[in-house]
Amino acid sequence: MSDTLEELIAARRSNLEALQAAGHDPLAVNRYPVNAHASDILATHAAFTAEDGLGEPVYQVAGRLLSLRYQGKTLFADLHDRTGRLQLYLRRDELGDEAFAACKLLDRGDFLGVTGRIFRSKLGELTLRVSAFTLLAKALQPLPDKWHGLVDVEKRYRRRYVDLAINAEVRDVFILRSRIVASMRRFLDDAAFFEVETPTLLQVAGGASARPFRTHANALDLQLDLRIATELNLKRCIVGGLERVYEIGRIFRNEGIDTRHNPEFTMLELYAAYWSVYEMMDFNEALFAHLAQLVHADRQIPYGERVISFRPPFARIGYFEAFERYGSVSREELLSPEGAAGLLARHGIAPSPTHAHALDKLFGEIVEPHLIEPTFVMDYPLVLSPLAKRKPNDPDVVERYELFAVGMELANAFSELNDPADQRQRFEAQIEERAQGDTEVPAPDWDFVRALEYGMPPTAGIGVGIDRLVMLLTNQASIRDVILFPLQRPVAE
RNA sequence: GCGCCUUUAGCUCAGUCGGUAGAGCAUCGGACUUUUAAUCCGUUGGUCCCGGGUUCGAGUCCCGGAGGGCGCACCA
Repeated sequence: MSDTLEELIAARRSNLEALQAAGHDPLAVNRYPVNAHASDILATHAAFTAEDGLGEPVYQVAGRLLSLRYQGKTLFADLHDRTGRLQLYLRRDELGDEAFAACKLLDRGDFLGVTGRIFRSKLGELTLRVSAFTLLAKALQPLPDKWHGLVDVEKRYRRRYVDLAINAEVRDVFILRSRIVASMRRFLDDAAFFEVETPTLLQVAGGASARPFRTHANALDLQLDLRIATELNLKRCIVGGLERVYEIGRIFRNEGIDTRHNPEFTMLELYAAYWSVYEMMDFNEALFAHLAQLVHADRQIPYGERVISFRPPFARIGYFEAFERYGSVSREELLSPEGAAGLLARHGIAPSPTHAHALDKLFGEIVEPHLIEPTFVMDYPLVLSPLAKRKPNDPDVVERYELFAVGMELANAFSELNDPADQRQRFEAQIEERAQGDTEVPAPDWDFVRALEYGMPPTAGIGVGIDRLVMLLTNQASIRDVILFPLQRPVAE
């Protein structure tokens, strides 16, 4: 911390003390009777002209001062609340000498409550003519450059409060995220789904392959994992007869961090009894179209250099059909481990340890780059889908799809395996894999097998990475730009 | 984990060939009763990310380390 910053803070602190001495002590203020917000005021008076003089009613607005333009015996300022910006105009002859002297002790960043009426300034801007003001909080720390704002990405993440306070686009992204998730909940509730909450702390983190975070419960002297999926508990709810359930919850995976991965992220998981994956696909399409409409009425979503159309119907293509179309690769080649390995070599990709891994690599290389518009890729190979049901007439293929857009996987859904014997065998196979040293394979959850033995109806399930969906809908390149407080390494102060 | 880039005033950024630190904004003082990146005059402000090395001399060159960004690998 440099001397100069301390000087800046000291100057603001001395302004605060002078304001307190003049009867403007923000610490003595417990409430402010806000009766309007900036954008609403501007909208209400859009047709207001200079000839209209001073408008009605008397407004009381509160927010943060982000610009102060003193001009002798007057002051223009910008007050920002959660809806936007409102210009203020303060005059000495109106406020009186004492109050006007006090407002000269205001600093950029201070929170202010103001009383006043609207007028149109000489330059045509709707402006609040302030008759009284109340200091609600003092900003002791100086705010970043008013023109360039806070640009340093590291500081934006570490001090997100500053980022939010002065970068309107950033605040808009998080407001939009909130509206998207709220709209998603309404959509699901309207479709007769129950929102449920399942444990975050588990003895066995299952339902996916990922390294969990470990923690400990003192009261039970018990080692616990943070969940890596909500899948198994949600299916227990289906066994219990809730029929349609979802959870929008935080998931924790102790893995890498990059522009598309954060150690904690939010996932929607949703299960519907009596649906197959094909009903789920229609529902998925309707949900995403609905959310896109919230962002852009025409469902045309700009992302980077492109514009993505979320108008239904979305493109649908078979898994093998996609390989055939984009790489002239045959189903037979893909389904044989040797054929897949040969394809890897032809594309200059390092050999894969397993057939499934090879197929994943090949898909990323050959097909994914072509999936720009929202596209359902259907009918996955069984080897890629250990928890999905087979197609009745095609034992190598399962009832599963993934939804892609701009090369990102947005959703993964399948008809759920509900055969307890099959589930038990797959857990036993996982025990083998663990014994061979694959630490990402979860320990078996035998109670889940018991739950299936009580009977689970045919059910479709889907997982949607909320952060990535929000990235796409809000046109953000990094997952950290849709997570308020992304994990950062500590830095010495 | 690997590679590339990056770190200079509160903020945004310059800094040439290695010669001892600069601008704009902000701060502080002054002028200004319709400004809006207000303007004008003046003023203050530095652990050049950290630690070594080379050199008469390092923000600059070399080595090591830290934070951050991007890409690859892994994953959703």
